[in-house]
Amino acid sequence: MLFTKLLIPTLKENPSEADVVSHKLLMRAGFIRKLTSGVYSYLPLGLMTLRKIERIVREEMNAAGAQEVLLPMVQPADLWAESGRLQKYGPELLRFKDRHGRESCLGPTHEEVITDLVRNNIHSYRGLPVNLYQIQTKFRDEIRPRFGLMRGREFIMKDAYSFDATEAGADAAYEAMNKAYHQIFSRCGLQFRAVEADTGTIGGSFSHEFMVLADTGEDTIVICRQCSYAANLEKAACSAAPLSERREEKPLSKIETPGKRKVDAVCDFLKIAPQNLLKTMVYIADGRPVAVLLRGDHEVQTVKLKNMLGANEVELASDQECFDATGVPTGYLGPIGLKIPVVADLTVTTMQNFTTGANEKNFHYLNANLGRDFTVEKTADLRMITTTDHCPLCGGELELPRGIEVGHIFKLGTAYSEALNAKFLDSNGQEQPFIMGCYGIGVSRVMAAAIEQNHDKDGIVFPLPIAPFQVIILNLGFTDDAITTAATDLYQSLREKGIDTLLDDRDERPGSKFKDADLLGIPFRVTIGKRFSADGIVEIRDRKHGEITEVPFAEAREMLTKMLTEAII
RNA sequence: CGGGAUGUGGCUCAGUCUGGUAGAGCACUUGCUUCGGGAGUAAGGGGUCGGAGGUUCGAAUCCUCUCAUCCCGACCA
Repeated sequence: MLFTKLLIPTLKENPSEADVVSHKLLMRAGFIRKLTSGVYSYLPLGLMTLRKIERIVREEMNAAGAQEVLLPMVQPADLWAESGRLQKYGPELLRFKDRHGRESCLGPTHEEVITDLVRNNIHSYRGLPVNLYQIQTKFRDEIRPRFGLMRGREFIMKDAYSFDATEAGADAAYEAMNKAYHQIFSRCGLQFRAVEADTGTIGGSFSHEFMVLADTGEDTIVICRQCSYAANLEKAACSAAPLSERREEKPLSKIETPGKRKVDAVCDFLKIAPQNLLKTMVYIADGRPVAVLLRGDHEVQTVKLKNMLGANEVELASDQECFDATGVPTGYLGPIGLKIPVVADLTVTTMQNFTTGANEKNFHYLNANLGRDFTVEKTADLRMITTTDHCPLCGGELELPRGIEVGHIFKLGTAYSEALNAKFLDSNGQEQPFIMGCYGIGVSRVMAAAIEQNHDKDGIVFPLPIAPFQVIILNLGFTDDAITTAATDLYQSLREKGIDTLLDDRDERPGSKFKDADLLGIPFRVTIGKRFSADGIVEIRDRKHGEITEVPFAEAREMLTKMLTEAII
């Protein structure tokens, strides 16, 4: 394509609204423009990269035996009521009424629609297994969209759904997707890890997230330095170091701790380590208060708590809610004599003679002990893992790098098929619910994640497979017909070879062309200018390494073809 | 939803505290010079300062309300 024929509105300065590097560069390089919060237009270059990612996704999905469909974005609320998610999904589901007053919503995901489609059209095990996917715009009314394409409200997603007759078949479908995802993200040129994940609102029994490693990622993941263990924070299992020896339980005593509310303040005041303090956090779980006990230096992992309680919504109580529930000001709460349900993190069972709030303003207890002084309803792993923890598989050291979630695969089981009464007849003529799996890729997010991972001070450094163009030719001799002719000839011959080439034919000074070429991140840049006039030489520069290869004009095409082939392998 | 910040030509910002009728740089148009890492020069076009109301002789500037955007938190297939 010709630069002058494309809408590529590059910016010299970072837009004030952008904070993360992918957002800044996508705006500056003219890939996207914002319409409103969390909603973006894709300009020609942005769309080209998107299409390249989609193409890789399609090829791998098709190779894995999935079939492409396209499902509606506007969905009847009734269908969501059937699965129970009309209530459960919350305000993220954008709801509206049509002119007849029918309740509708914009699809944030498509389990309901696909299950409805399959239940109406597949009635026998003979029609199984089947895996259907689509690439489509999704809408989720996020509480807080941010970081450009990283967390938009409207975004492009590939979602696939598998339907199987047997558990073994469902496992195979999951494994096929797991493989396809590894292929897809590798082909996109990304550094990523698949991590064990919590199943969240979608429900189901087993899941992995595909995380692109980048410091600016919104999520923290847990990776073992020794073995292959990888999980996200919600899932990462914390073990409680067993008691080395049981010490003698000392008598409980109460001590005045005037104005000492925070863990640090109490510890300083009493000259104890936070490991010897038990802290009590009050949460509101589906409207009811619950006290959560933790060691002083630990933090609650809300998702673990939610799962333990089997609650839909769990939120830290405000100071007021806390006082209303317990009659004690926050800072002096403790389990002894507390009137609300109490649950504890596993580590608490290994603590002895610890300090804790006395449920009385300005007082704490010393030498409290679980069992003797109070009991709890349940104990479970409820805390956030840290780098001082050890790998639950091999005991090795852990790392907690940041990541961007670009894909997620779930084994759903029969949660949706049962809710929506989607059944088939098995070979014995028995009715069975479909066993399902669902598999998502944030296509537009992949573009942002790729940039987070591949950029430098001059701009984007695209991995070749997803760059909008493979080669950019700079015509630096705008007034020189020989140069212009050479640039145009090379451009034509590369295009004939099927190489995606952009010819910078603008009447701009060289400096601007160099800057823009760097900003756009096109992997190979061919400069035709002075050196061509003097010696018939053109320069090929590798965007990533900055290496310059000088070749005679006549050999440029062959050299580029060779470099592109090598770069792909 | 809680906390913080910002809205002034297309973009980045100054001017607001201390009211006096709108500026700079970039971008854009035209001419001349220039042409290998975001040129120089001259002449131009474009904004009633997010919106509404109020105070005042006079409001970008002060007051009230409102809308939008961004950041932190909670949240998140």
